[in-house]
Amino acid sequence: MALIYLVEDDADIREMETYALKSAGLSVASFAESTAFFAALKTELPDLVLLDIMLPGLDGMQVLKRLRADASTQTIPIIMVTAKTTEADKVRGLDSGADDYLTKPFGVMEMVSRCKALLRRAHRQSAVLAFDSIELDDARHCVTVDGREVELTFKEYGLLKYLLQNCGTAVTRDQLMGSVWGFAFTGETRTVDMHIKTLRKKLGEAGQLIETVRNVGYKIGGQA
Amino acid sequence: MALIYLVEDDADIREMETYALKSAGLSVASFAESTAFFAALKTELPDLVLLDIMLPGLDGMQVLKRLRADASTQTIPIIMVTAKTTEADKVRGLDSGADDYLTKPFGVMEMVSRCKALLRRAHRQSAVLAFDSIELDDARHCVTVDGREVELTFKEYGLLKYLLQNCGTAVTRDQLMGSVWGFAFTGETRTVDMHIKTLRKKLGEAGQLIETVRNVGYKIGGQA
DNA sequence: GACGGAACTGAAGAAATCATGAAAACAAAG
DNA sequence: CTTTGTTTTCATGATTTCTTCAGTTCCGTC
Repeated sequence: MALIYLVEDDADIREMETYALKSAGLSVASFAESTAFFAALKTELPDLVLLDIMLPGLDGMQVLKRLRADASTQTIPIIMVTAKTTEADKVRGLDSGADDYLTKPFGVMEMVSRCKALLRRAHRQSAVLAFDSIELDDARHCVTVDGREVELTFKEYGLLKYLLQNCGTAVTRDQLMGSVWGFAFTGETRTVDMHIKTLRKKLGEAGQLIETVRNVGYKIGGQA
Repeated sequence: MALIYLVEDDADIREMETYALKSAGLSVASFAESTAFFAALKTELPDLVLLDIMLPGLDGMQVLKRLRADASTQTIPIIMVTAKTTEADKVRGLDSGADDYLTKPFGVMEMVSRCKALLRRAHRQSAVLAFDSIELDDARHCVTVDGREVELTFKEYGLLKYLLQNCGTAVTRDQLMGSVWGFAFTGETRTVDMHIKTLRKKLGEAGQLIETVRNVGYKIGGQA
């Protein structure tokens, strides 16, 4: 699920926006000022940032600049939110590297739509395989469960990737062998079992999502 | 955060300007006359200078010329501030190399806006890739860690740049080869490893930020 | 409830990958 | 032509990862 960081000093507006976004099925963490926001960035990076331009302390434009300056955050989509209405302000905001610009007062539906549009665009770029709480970002070559990063070895990663690619359908050990090991190995070996075991262990709770299909192999994500 | 040096002899105006700039999230150091200002320049260079044209001792125009004469300060954006209003004065100021020109009395908001605009522009010019304590200024072709400059060879620089450009995503040795060496080399070679090693060494503590992704390659800047 | 096959577990040896240091090849300057 | 510095290669050792094996547990069937 997409995570959105919302930075807005007005408590009423903040709650309204949070409610609207959550209703749309998005995860939201909101901040009244930039300090807490930057602290949160060190823990987890969001998929999108909604940034009010008028903030106490470091203002929105400064925040934007800082986000664009750091390599780890510079690709995160940012929507600026402001009461200012002049054309010049919009231009300034967009010039600074914002991806979109919302002018108060705006309808929450429009806000949600724009968020989704940006998320769609960003999502296409990085092919992310996901099921339930498990996410596999192939570009970053990293796997997260509930946002927590999980360190996997090469084969474990390959297995999980293949299972997620064939989400819902059972795959045989031979298929897994062929895909991950690169050659068709047909014979008795408990090697796959072994890696599945460590994979389940590393995934913790989510490891149970990998189901055993007797006499066939494994699958991830069948019906509940 | 951007650092601004403010040179203004009138204490009231100085305080007002300092307050406005700080409210906008900028760091400000103010000076009543040029001697202290030049002394400060030897310690740390600002991102922008706000310079009153009427100063006791060395006047603003002289200060401006001196800043433009020195290689270390000639690229710093400078805004001249003056009570003079004639067109001729503005032209003189701008011709001397000032980047912008403010005429008293002026609104503090306008002053802040102009400062920000200049800072933005200056920032865009120098494409700086940054992650954590590592900064790579591509325009100046120099790398700093926690502000300390690090001498890198050509290939090391190329590697670091590519890693920073793909911050968060794992890059293969082939990709690095292709990008830094300019040709697609696929085969067994520990050359990349070697350069990564020296790169890590030169970066010191920050070298650990370059993670090795087994069976894949390297990456910089995953999640904590 | 017992049986047989299938899957899981743990440990230990085998294999692969990566880091390291030293030295050779190469290029650029004095 | 020497000197200096950079880049590449190679061999070694450390570490991680993979595989195998044997014993145990689980599941479906009779």
